[in-house]
Amino acid sequence: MTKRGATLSTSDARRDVVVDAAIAEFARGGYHSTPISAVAAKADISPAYVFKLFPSKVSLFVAALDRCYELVTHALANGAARADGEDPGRLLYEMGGAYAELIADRNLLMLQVHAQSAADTPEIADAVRRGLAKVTEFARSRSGAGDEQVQRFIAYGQLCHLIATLDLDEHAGEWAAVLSAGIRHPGKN
Amino acid sequence: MTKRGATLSTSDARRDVVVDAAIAEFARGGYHSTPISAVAAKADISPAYVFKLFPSKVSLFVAALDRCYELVTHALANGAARADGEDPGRLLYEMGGAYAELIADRNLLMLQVHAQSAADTPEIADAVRRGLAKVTEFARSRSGAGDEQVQRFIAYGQLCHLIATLDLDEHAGEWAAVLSAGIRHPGKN
DNA sequence: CCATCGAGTGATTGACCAGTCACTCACAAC
DNA sequence: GTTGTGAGTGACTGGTCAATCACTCGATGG
Repeated sequence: MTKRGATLSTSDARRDVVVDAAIAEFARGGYHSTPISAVAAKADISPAYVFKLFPSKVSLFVAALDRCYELVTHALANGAARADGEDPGRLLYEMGGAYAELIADRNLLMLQVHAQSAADTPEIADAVRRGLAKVTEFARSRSGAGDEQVQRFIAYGQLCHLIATLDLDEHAGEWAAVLSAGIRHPGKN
Repeated sequence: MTKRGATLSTSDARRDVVVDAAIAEFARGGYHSTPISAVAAKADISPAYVFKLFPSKVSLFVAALDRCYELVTHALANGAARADGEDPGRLLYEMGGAYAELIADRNLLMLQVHAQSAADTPEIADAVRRGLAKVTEFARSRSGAGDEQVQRFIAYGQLCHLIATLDLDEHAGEWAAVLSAGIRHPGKN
């Protein structure tokens, strides 16, 4: 579809579509093993045009990451709204729940995992730090929790990533139950 | 060195050298962006011979991972020995310290991060699960700690990986201090 | 009706890389 | 000394991929 000269569109609208496609594709294969052509196919666009919308592969990846952290922050805000005015622990708990719901489809989660692994590319490391700063600072200021509670919040988020990456709630035995206990895990898909 | 027909060696000894080189190189670039030729160069060997020692790239990566988790388990055992007979919390604390020392050179840490990101390759996912099971079960049985304590132990290990990957103890500001607080971070290098 | 401009593509280039194969060379044992 | 074996390599192949460039097509405005 969208063969020879179909649906004209503005390049800004296209850029959004491409970013969505990039999130999905990069989440599947990671930065290095996802070709631009895969993203282009998902966005129903030629590979060449992706390079007209974004100057390079890495800048597209960064755009996807930025969007990812933006969505995460929004989710945290929504979660916090569910326990507005209550104590910090309760607020963080709701934020965690909202995060778990958001990453239920695993795309945003896997993108973060892959980004961490690709952090030897400076632009990517910067983007991850920027996003993590945003999330951490929001969690702290919005919940009013102390440093230790916030640290714990992020640490269990990382554990959650590990569990999901390895499908620990399916494949596994005793030890996996220990790690997954009480974590609101994203149901498959 | 080891140019034309020098130091003959047994293939088993060579395999060990190659695994060490693989740990270092895969830790730098990750699975997908590290060519076999880089590992071969580090081991002073031709790329072709690497494929005689290991049937494929992925099997070499798995061998490196297996060795990594073996070293981690050993470190935990040594740490536990330093607080032999004391309470579980204390034992876990010492094990954490020993782990922090082990990964001070970052190679073993980054290898785990990259492995998690490459877990869509089944052989790699299996190896990571195997290693994590070993570590988790050892930590639990050796320390005698409860499930929650063990879970927390692993979660903070993951946080430690994140901090080290992003160099959070250097680049950063307020929020980074929150995340790094109290973590025995690997000094650069 | 013509000119312009932006959306979008096909074809290509240059580099890199996993894996293969036929080969050489050192050493041992007879 | 010659023959067999295992260590180790050079050269190649088939494939992939980021990035570039010259191009086409459709809409819009005068």
